[in-house]
Amino acid sequence: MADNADDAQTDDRQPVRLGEVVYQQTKERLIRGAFEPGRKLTVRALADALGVSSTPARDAINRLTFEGALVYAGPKTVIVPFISQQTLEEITLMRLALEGLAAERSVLHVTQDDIDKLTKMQGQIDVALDAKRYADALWSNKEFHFLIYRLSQMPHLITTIETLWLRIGASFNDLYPEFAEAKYGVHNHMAAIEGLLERDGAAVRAAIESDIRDGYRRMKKANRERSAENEAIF
Amino acid sequence: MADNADDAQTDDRQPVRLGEVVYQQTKERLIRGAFEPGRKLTVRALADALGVSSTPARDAINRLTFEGALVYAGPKTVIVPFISQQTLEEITLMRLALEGLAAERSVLHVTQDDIDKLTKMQGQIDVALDAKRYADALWSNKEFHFLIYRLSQMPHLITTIETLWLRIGASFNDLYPEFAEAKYGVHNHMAAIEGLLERDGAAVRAAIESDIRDGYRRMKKANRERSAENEAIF
DNA sequence: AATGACAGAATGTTGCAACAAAAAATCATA
DNA sequence: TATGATTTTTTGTTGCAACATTCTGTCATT
Repeated sequence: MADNADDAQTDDRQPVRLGEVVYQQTKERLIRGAFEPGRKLTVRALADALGVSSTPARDAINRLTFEGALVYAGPKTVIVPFISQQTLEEITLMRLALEGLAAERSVLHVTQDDIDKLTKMQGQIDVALDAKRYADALWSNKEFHFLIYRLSQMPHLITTIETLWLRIGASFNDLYPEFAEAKYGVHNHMAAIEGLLERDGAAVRAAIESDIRDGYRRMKKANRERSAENEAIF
Repeated sequence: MADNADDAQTDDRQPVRLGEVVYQQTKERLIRGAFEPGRKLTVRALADALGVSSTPARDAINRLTFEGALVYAGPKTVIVPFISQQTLEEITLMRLALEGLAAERSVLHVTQDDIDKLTKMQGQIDVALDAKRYADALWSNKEFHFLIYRLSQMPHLITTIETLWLRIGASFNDLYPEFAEAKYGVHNHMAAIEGLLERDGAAVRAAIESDIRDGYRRMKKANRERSAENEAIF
């Protein structure tokens, strides 16, 4: 992704490229869990659905495949990936390294205004959880994390983290009722905010790492149960 | 990138896609420093150069742009990026986190055969350095690093690291005479091999981190001198 | 010499048809 | 019913032309 906004050489003006629109929309639906794992995507279907020709649709699918958000199940078949236990563990280790780095660096540029925004965002998470609007809670949870990561002012890091979320996003959302219950993550988020208040990078990193580990345990558990179901069927 | 080779759901058979060929060839030339920073790449020129139509050439340029190996300098202009001091620092921090992780995990699957290969590879680096074949030395250096990283058996991690190398690769090679001198990295590499022998993940990580930091210092220095030259001219 | 306007050339994107290959559906056979 | 072969449909890729936009070189003006 062209994310060198810090370099004078880059120029992010975009006239509106159709392929970009298709990509963004499909990516959004993927993150929100609109496509279940195993779902097959074809360029003509995507093109018809969004009223464009095959070229932009093909561009979008190709890009999502490069990024690992979609996966080849055959020479002419791309599907939303199932996340294996091994892949989940790998992505989690990468998240710990990268999101930990972003968290630690976030204290270098944080302002009171940012902390207010985070506090407000956490309030939205709480409200969504109480109302059992789990999809909203998950979305706000993502916003909360990336609000912190963006404070690091490291654009390459942030886009890399985004692709990691994208790779597990579909499976994550596919199982979200299991995650959002029991005020998942609230304690870690409060600890992160406190760390930011005190400009304590190590504390923010620890809070984010703890949050990632908690999520990993829940997802691992849900994934196992899901696998067990499938084994029972087949 | 489709790198879930561990998952049964994926299928990496490729009939031979022209766009993939153009991508691989251009990527290789980029890493080897065939295109200096600032060099402009166009769809038609690339298509003509490789004797294909515009579609595969466009696919390749788009993909390299998504990955950050090329960069938009205007709505219709993609160039090989100049690496700013800020970007170099950011990529280095990411490399420390990710390559450190791969290095630490490499001890989990390393065999004596792997260590023999690494020792041999280091011999090739030494020979190339003595003969002042700096481009070869740099290439073998890359092979050495990724031999270790692949031992981690974490495909997502490896492709992400490759993307980072690709982002700074062109600038790195543009300056390589400054790097290869003085047996750069030899000591760190020997330390890494020793760590692998003893299955000491922390030691391998430390050696790799040290290697990355050394390279960072040299590149930072060269980059500054290069910038000073440019300032003197303009 | 520096700057701005302008015209011609070049560029990326999009849509689309053709093609070979793969996937899905159908049918035959056991 | 299950299995394998065969036909039919669907699919991704490629090449290419058209179009609007952007870039580049030139020239006039100061």
